[in-house]
Amino acid sequence: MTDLGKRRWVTSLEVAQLAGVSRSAVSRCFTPGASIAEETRWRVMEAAEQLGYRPNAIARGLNTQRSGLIGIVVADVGNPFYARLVEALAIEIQGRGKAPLVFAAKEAGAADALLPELLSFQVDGVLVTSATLSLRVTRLYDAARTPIVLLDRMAEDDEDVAGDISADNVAGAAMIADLFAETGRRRPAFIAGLENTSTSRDRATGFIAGLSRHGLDLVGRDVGQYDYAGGQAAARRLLGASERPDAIFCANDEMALAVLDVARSEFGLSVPQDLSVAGFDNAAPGALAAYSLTTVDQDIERMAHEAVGMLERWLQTGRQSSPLRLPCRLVRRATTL
Amino acid sequence: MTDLGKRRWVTSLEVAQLAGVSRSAVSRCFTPGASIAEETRWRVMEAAEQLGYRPNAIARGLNTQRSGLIGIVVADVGNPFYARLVEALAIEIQGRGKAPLVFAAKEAGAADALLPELLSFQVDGVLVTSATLSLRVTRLYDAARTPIVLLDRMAEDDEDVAGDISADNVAGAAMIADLFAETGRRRPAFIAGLENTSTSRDRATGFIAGLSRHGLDLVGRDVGQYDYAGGQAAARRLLGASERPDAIFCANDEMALAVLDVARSEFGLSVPQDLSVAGFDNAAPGALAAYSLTTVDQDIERMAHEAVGMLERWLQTGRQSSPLRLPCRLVRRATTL
DNA sequence: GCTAACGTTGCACACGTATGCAAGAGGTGG
DNA sequence: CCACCTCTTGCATACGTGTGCAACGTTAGC
Repeated sequence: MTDLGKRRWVTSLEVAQLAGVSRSAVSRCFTPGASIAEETRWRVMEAAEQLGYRPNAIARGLNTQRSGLIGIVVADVGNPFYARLVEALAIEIQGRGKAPLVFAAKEAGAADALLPELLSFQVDGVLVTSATLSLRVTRLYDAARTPIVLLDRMAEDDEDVAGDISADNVAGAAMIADLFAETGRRRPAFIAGLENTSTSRDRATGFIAGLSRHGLDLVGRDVGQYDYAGGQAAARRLLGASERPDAIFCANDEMALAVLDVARSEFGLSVPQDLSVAGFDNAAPGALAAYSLTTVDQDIERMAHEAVGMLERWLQTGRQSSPLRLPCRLVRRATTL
Repeated sequence: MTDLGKRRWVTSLEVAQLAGVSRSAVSRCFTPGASIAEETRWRVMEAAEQLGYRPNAIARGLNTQRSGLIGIVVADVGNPFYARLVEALAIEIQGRGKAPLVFAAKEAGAADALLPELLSFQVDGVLVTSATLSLRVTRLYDAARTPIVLLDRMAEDDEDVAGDISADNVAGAAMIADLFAETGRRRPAFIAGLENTSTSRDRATGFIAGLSRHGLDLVGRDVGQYDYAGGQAAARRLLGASERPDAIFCANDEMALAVLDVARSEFGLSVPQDLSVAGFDNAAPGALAAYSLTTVDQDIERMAHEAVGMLERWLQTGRQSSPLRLPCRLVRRATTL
């Protein structure tokens, strides 16, 4: 039976009365480092336990000007890499006694509209986990002095953020270049994600620089919007060109899977004999037996850990952290020699 | 330069002063249905715009006893189905002017510990999106009268929830049974997820009932823990048995992918000639060309919409909704005849 | 012209917690 | 025994908003 009695929370006053102390004493019991006698603390905790009391985080936030909420902005949870990243961030945040407020944008542009909404919930800070979010986003930092940490996207010079963090995309891409060169590939090509994202640019830069150290040059270059359909289209163009590449590096795994499908079923190529393929992110589907994609792994847990750390550092000291580039790891599977 | 000035929000008082009215008037401007003259509203909005004022959701929540926060509990974001579900829920929630508070549990058991944490943030309601969460969870509903809606998991008789919603797993599984039977399969087998989840039980029930309508019986049955490794092990046992099945239905897609890999590479079977395989959920990897898995699709957006609707209905009327079973859709691809 | 009715506004209080300040308790050293 | 210091506690106030109540001004109706 669902009786609609008014919702009643246990307040610190009730605990205080049961324990025979004042509300202040109760409050101090739940405030680390506050001055409270061991014996009273015990009595209060007893009463709190008995009544099922938990401090009201909303009321506390109003008072302390710290809501304990941290916003996570994500543009594309469909991408398994971002799904894992959001999960890791959530776990990291709740491990520190705070709570993650997740805002998802259907398309990249919609994220700008989300941020004022986030601010009205008084988030202590914001983690932006998208390579594709527009630049204006970070200026809100000025409005309410809410710190922002960028993940997987470098801060521009005029952006004022608490920190930014990403994989060392340049070095990661260079590993693929080395692998291609050392296994005898002579006609490498690259499929970018979105041209205006730092992630894609860095992967291109690292790949090209790596190749040139081996005396190699790109024979083809295309753009695949980071998704399967885009990767398909790019693969068709590259593989149909007069000078067909013998190795393709894609800015993420999803596009690489599309390349594999197109190469096998539409061009009858066998991988890796006729064509080497590599991706980036070490997303789950790439590990499946039918693909077994060579890729570059990012340490997602570490990235989440460092990102939240940057935010807390800002909240405590007001100092912004220097950009962090995490090392990557080559995952060599069956789509390369 | 990051100067560490005290954080300053624009309050309704400042807006009131600029507009030459009282704080109450400002508050009423942002409260739908409140009594306010059109001309004052205009003046207040002008001032608010100018100062960049947004009502403080924390303070409002303290007053109205409605935080505007809705908790989402999820046990396994690694599963792409749940990732998509969480995204859909988040979008649905923020579309109604509320905010989703996401709590992720690494393993299923850890979720119980999360819920008190959630409660301290005064969530208005909780959406539990996991088949594997333990039963005790839902009893917290009584503690603070916080409504819970269960997704993808039926409520037991003694559980007091605002509503529960899931796909019509029985009917969905029956579709697969029909498909197997109508394409001439005679030796069907089933791989369960976790035996004690309603989702897995219903899919088993529907499958078996469907088969019996065609005069067929299971020749094998195993458990795969809903994950790839579990699916692999189950597939090896089933395919290595004396009476080898000619069709396997898995309680989710991830296990079905494992079955495909094992059948092809370890037993040299060709699909679908030697063996039909079907999954459940229509997860993204199953659609990849190398698998092209036949599966059952759930309408995730609709599920999210209805779930949040149930929660709001409870919040407004205090009435619990009757269980909802959403229709499924058969997605026929290349792993069945 | 007077009254009733209505729409609008401000005052004051409530929501549940944190914390500066002063007062009290208890102990120690001279 | 007194003065002083430390530790603990309660009082009072602040955080920013929503809302019942009463007072106000305006208009319509007779």
